[in-house]
Order: sequence, then C-alpha cells, then structure tokens
Amino acid sequence: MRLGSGDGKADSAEEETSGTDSLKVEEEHKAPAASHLWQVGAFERPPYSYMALIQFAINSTTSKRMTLKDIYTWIEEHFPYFRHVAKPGWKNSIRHNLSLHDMFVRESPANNKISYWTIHPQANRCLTLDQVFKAPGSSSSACSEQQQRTPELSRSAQGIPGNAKAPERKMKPLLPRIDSYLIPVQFPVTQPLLFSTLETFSPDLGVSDGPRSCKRVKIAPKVLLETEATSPLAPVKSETDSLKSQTPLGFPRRQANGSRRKQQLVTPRSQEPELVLPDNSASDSGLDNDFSFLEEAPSQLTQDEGSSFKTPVKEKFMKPPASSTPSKPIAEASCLQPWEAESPLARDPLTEFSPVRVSRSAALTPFKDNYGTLSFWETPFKDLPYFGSPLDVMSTCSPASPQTETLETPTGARKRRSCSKELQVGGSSNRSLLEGLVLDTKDESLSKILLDISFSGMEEENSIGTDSTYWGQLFNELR
Amino acid sequence: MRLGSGDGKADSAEEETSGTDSLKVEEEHKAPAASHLWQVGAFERPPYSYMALIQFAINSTTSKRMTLKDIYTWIEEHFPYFRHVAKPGWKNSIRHNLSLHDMFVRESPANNKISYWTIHPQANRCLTLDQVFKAPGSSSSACSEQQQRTPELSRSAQGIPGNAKAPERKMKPLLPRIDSYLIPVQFPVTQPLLFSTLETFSPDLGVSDGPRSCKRVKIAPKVLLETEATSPLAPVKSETDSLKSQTPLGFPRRQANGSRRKQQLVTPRSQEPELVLPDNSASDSGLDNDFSFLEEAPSQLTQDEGSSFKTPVKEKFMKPPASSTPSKPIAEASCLQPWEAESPLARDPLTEFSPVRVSRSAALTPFKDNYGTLSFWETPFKDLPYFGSPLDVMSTCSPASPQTETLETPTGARKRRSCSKELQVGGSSNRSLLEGLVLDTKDESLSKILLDISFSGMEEENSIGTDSTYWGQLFNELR
DNA sequence: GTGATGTTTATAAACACGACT
DNA sequence: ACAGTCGTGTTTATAAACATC
Ligand SMILES: [Mg+2]
Ligand SMILES: [Mg+2]
Repeated sequence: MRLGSGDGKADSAEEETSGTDSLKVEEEHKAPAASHLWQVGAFERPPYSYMALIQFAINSTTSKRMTLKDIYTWIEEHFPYFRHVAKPGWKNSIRHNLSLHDMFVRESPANNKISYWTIHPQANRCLTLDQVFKAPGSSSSACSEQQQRTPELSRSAQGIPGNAKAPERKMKPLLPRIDSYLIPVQFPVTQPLLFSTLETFSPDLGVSDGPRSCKRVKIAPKVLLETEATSPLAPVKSETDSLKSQTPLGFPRRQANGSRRKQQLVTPRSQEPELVLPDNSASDSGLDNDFSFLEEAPSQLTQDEGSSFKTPVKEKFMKPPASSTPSKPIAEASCLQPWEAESPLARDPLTEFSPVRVSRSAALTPFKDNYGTLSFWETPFKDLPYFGSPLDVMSTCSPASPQTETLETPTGARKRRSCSKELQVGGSSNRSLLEGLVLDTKDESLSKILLDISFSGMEEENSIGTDSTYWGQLFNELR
Repeated sequence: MRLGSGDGKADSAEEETSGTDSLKVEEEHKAPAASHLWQVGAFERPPYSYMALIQFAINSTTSKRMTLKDIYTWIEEHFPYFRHVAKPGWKNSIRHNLSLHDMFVRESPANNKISYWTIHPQANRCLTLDQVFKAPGSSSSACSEQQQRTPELSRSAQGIPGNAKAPERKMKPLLPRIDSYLIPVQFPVTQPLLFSTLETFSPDLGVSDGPRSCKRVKIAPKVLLETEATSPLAPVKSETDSLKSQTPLGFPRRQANGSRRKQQLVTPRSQEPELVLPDNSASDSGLDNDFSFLEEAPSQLTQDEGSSFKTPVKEKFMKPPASSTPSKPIAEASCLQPWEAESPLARDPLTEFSPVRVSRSAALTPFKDNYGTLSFWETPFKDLPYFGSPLDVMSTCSPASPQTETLETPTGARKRRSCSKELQVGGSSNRSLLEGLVLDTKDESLSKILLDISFSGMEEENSIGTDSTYWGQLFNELR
C-alpha cells in the first residue's frame, strides 16, 4: 500500500500495517522517475536539516499536507541516504522536528482518522527541493559537500589515534553547517526578478539534468528583522538593531551590542544575499515533480555493524571535561567517517530553512510595555510566541487571498494552504512590495517596506472580522 | 566576585573573568545558610528538569531576573549534584534551555552590558524551589527517588553482562519521568485553600527542617485545555477534547481520538490532582529564602574517570536498530548506575514545569479560519505561537495589575515582572476565579470559568490601548 | 586568541496513547 | 476481554557546531 515499496531493511519495525490510508486519497508523491536529485553522492547525507527536508516533502504536494509515513517515504525516495545509510533513528528525528517546531501543524480531517502534517501558512516559506536543486556539474562555488561518491559507508572501526575513539556513527551527528546551503525563496510566478548581486552565479546552472531547471536561489533565509525602540529593558530577542544600531544616517551598522540574538537575518559575513531565479518556474511545489534517485539498492551496506560500532567513545583522552560546550575530540583528520565529507569550502551565510519569523518591531508597535499588552493573543507561546508584524503576511504565503485555490475539502470549511505560487496579498496591489520584501532583508528598510505595504491595498479597512483579518488587525495596531 | 565560591573543579574553563558584574547590583541569591534542600540524597540529580531549575532560580529573586552566571550559581548552590557530579555539559544544557524555550526572555538594561534572563510574564507559573520542597522525612508516597544517600557516584565500569555495555555515564541521560515530581502552584497569598482530594497527603510534612514550611503541591502542571469546536480541519494541536470527548452529559470522557496532543492537562491516570497548601506561605519567591545544601565538598568525586568511561556502547547486541525510537539496551538490572535510582514507585501524573500554555479554544474564538485571522499578531511563531485565550491571564502572573510592585528600574519604563504573590487579575474581583482555575483543570469547565472571568471585572471595557489591553483584545475577540 | 554567552540542529530516550495483533 | 507490539506524538537531555562579544 505504500508508494515507496517497503525496503524491509533495517526499517522493518517501522513498516506500517494499518490500512487506514488504503484509499490513498492523497495525491502527489508519485515515485520519482529518474532525474536523480542527489545522484552526485547519492547515499550521502543531504546538507539539509530535518526541518528543511520536511518542508520539501510537504510542499511537494498540492494539498500542502502529508502524513508522517508519507514524509518518511518522500525523504527516502529523494535521499537514498535515509533509506540505506541512516540509522532508523532518523525517523525519530523527523517526528521530533515535527513536534518541536510549531511551524509544523498537525491536522485531522473532521472525522479523525489519519492526521496530516501541514506547514503553518505564516511560516511556510514554500521551500521545495527543486528550488535547491543543484546541477550535477556545478561543483563550483557553492555546494561543496556531496563530492565523495558514495563514501565508504561501511563500518569497521578505523582506530583513531586515541584508541577506539570515533566510534563509527552512521548518522552524521550534527549537520555541520554546510557552507553552501541553498536557500530557496519562492516568488509569485509573475516576474522572475533576477537579482544577482555578485557574480557567484554562473548561468550554466541548467546543465543537463532532469526536465527541471536547476534554480539556485541563495538568500538570507529567516526574516528576523530587529526594529526595537529604545525601551530601557526590552527583550533582547527582538531588539538592538534598527533604531539602535541605526546611525543618524539610517544605516544598519552591524549590530550594536545586543548580540547573540536569535535568527540572524543579515548575512553574517560574505556578500549580499545572492538570488538567482531562472525564468523557468517549474517547481516542485505541485504535481509536476518527478525527482528520483539512484535506486540501485546498495544491497547490504545498511545496518550490519559487525562488532565495533556506535557511540563515539571520545574523551578517553579528555581530561575532566572542561568546557561547558562539548566539542568533538578534534577529529584527528586522516580518518574521516563516511559522513565526514570535510570540505572546508569558503564561508557562507550558512543560511537556514527555518520558518519565516519576525520580531515585533517597536517601530511598528509604539511601545506599550512590550509584553502581553499589544495583543494578549499573541503570547500564548510555548516557545517564542511574540512577534507580530506585517512581515508575516508578506514574506510568507498569505492565506488571505480570496480567490486563491482554496483546497476545499468535501466538508467545506477548510483552511487554505497556499504557497507563494498562488500568493496574492490583499488585492494584487501589494505583490511588488512583497517581492521586494523577500529580497530586501535589511532591517529598517524592511520595516519601512512593511509599513508601506500595510497602508496600501487596504484603503477601505472595512473587513476587520472577515477574511482579511490580517490587515484589519494590522490597521488596528498601527492606528 | 562570584557568590558561590568558585570550585575550580571541572568547571575551571567556565569561570568568568570579565568584570562586568563587579558592582553586583543584583540582589538575592544570598548563599543559602544550612537548611539543605536536597540533603536527602544530596549530590543526587534533582528530579527537576532544567526548565524547572531555571525557573526556580529566576523566581527566587525579587527582580525576577538573573544572569546566566547567577543561574549557574544558584543551581549549583541548591543542588550540589551540578557542582560536584554533573559534567560541565550541564551548563550547556542550561543555555540550551534558555534559548530554546521562549518562556525565557533575555533582557538587557538600556545601556546594555549585562543581560538578564527573565521569564515571560504570561508563561511564568512562578515556580519556586520551596514550593516543591520535600521534607527530609517524608519518604512516603510521592518523592520516590533521592533515597540512595549519595549513591556511589564513582566510575569504574561494572561490566554489564553484555560486555562493555552501559558505558558509565555521569549525567543521567534523561530525567526518567520521576513519578513524584512535585508541581507547585502558586496562589494569591490570601486563602491557603487546602484542597486534598486523596489521603496521599500526610500532614507530617513539616518535619524538622529549615525555617520554611514544606509545601507539597501536586497538581496538573500545564494548563492546556482543549476546547476546539468541530471545525472539519482544525489543527490537532488544540482540539479534540472539550466538545468532542464531552459526552452529552458534559463530562470529559478521556480524549476521543485526537490523541497525542501536546501538553496533557488531565492527569494521565491516578486520581485527581492533589493539592496541599499549608497555611504557611513563606515562599522562595522573594528575599526570604535561605536554602542551602551540604556544602561538605565531597573532595574529588567529580570528573575523575580513570579510563573506562563515557558513551554507552549499547547495541553491540542490538541487531540492526529496528525501532525508530531509540531505546535503552534494557538495563540488565543488578548493575544500576549511580543515577539509576530505579524506584518503580506507583504511577503519577508525572507533571511538568512547562510554561503556562493554553490552546485557542474554538469555543472562545468562533472559528474564522483558525489560522492567522483571529490575530495576525499572534502567529509570528518560531514555535507554536498561536494560542490566545484568557487562560493566559489567569493561570499566570498577570502583568496587568496596576499597583503591583512594578520593579521599576532607574530608567523608569520597565516591564513589570510579577509573581503570583502580587498577582491580581483585573481589579481583585477575579481572584477567586483565578484560584478556581488553577485547581479545576478539566477542559470544558475550565473554558467556562474563563468566559466568566473574562466578562467580569471589565465592565467598562474602556481601556483598549492602555494597560488592560489584554482584556480589551479579549472583548474584541469575543464581541 | 580565549572564554563566556547564545542559538540551532542532531540524536537518543522516556513515555503517552491508540490501533492492531 | 487482554496483553504485547507498533506507529505516532510530545518532551527532555546531551552533544555539538557556530556566532558574537
Ligand atoms: Mg509542531
Ligand atoms: Mg528563550
């Protein structure tokens, strides 16, 4: 009943037996044809976080929802690593990510039964795999890793100088901040909006792979602009940028001091955010994806740890652990694990795939105590609930567009999960602003853009409680 | 400059050198005298999560804020385990918790410099250590663990039947859901409100320890009431309880099916939530705490792992790991680690110390799409931002009380961090309701209480944009 | 350059619950 | 009916990589 043809390998205990999805009403997820995505170094761990992978999976469907099992399958199908190399614990991590990140929302049809995982519309950046697709020949600047073809993913401890150190893990313990994460930014399908600030982009990207154009979009991922007023004691979480680091000239002059805030927006170092969008807009965000992978079934290199396996012994040499931040033993070099691609490629904003997030900017919200006041509703938080700025509406797939394909369910009342494809803010009058926003990640300029947007396209402000409640609320807050 | 007298042990690398806090303006944190809190099994890992410990620490100050270093110190002083037994990585975990949980908000005074960690008022349940203080002689019902006096916290591998399995960890890998977490619930200091549903409480708690009365409050911790209407596709995160599991008679009949939601509220099994509050209301939430610990400096049992240490080898026997949820090898019994107290005491709600959290109840918020509509501001979310129900105000220390001791800083405009001591909802007219809420954790009944509260004490609804914006917003939403 | 402080991601685990066997 | 297993979810603990000051 599964689509991915159970592998019966080290995952046998995970195979489903319930027939709840026998009807298989959900679409998409059609077993990818042959345009392998990860064929360069298939079986290598993809440089994407679990959060990104889940978004890829969910956003690959038109309904923008997916069951857990299908998420597993989608990831396995597009990244053989997880089917053939990773320990079964990777599924635990998937579930962990689904629960931990509130951008992933579980939904159940009215009559309960199966439950789907969706991406909260305001957090959905509509990441799709094809957006980060890397052409098989473009091993130039970005995209360092994945070079070692099928790195020896066997076992057999390779006695690290210490002794039985480096215990031979199968899963890369931490995705090492690949310096070439490709961060996709989806745009309304209208203007391609080429915007390449640096020459890092070479138009030879669409090399010769699958039927899809290999977009290479790289831009600051998280929209966390800091525009906090000068409140004497403001939560650092959203402060110390716009008004504070803004010199009298209005230029964001590197953060002042409230350093170490969450979600860096500006690219840490390097150049401006690079964005490259070929005119081809064939994306994975629908029923037009035929990704695939080398389904050559590497027979048995899965979970056959003979004897010396698991658990990095480590320390054995470490004196009483001194630093409170644990660190790897040093990785004696020479003996890198199958997952230790070890490609010290340049630096890069290291970008991420986190949900769209904004901080409540004091510029927008006068000040009033900064805590629960402004909107008591926004604080619920299990984690960092605050926020609340028009950026939400803009930088994400707005669910406020009236005639957007609403994905109705037979029951009628159904939240509309849209992606930027059908994104239309307000009444088509804000689109250009929206586009500009995604590109312009500077703090105070972004806040200005937001203000402009919020006051355009909504001149009537009559529909406070209706579909455009976003804007209504916004206006109420902004007066 | 530190208060806790640096130990210079395995923590040397952590000692501070900056003189930023030379003035040591912050109060409290006075080195506890001698009323050891954890003397029964001092050096044992306390049964509290890091999140709880941090709350204990921060709430022990009158300013309700604390620097990271002081949090370290406070915890070390009150739980010798961390100073003498735990690996230095525990500080990493503290920092991790501070960052991860958005209930912990970092603040910096206007002129930046030091940064304080605070608890978001709407999430602060005002947990203090004295509230969960367990009398040294009450080893009866609850409070199973911590019996083994100073369990042999040495090293030396004790060859588990397998071979070098059970690699001898120093830190308990996961706080094993002690079945006796004492969950404090703070009340307005007026009515003690004794409320013991079962006889599990034996009044011999105040045995002979410190000057403080050992309260024993045990009640469902997280206020996550599920009152979701029958929207065809509602986020499971907040649904399937009230209206669904509510039989025509109105009794919450165990959850229907939308199982596995976050934050169980009702006690999983066992009896009703037990609440015991002695009339003595001396709490740790101020400058009246003189906790302490056995500062007998166990010389050297800290980090001297001779050779066989660390990293549970595990698996060695495990076939190819089958389950996607990793599990311990089985713990051959007989050879329990120092942290393996192994007290299979009954069952218990296992309660937690998570921040106050509520779910947007469809009963309160008619329906309107359930996504960003209701309050566009609330969605920002990095994690689970939604929510939004009057419960926030009630079940936490409301920051809306006008004459509450506001903890002004010299700069004047300062958010008021209050704790339930000075908690007053609206205008003292809601207190009884507030108390009732903490006790009544049933879903739909709770929602009713909330509605009652929301419509009491706010008859004027005139101050929409002022301090009582909470209520103004609430009224707008409820019409 | 080093250490303290913060932020994120990865993994392992414990455990709850419902469905199936 | 009942127990054991499994899939799915939710949390907490740890280790780590990195960033910034
Ligand atoms: Mg989630
Ligand atoms: Mg935090």
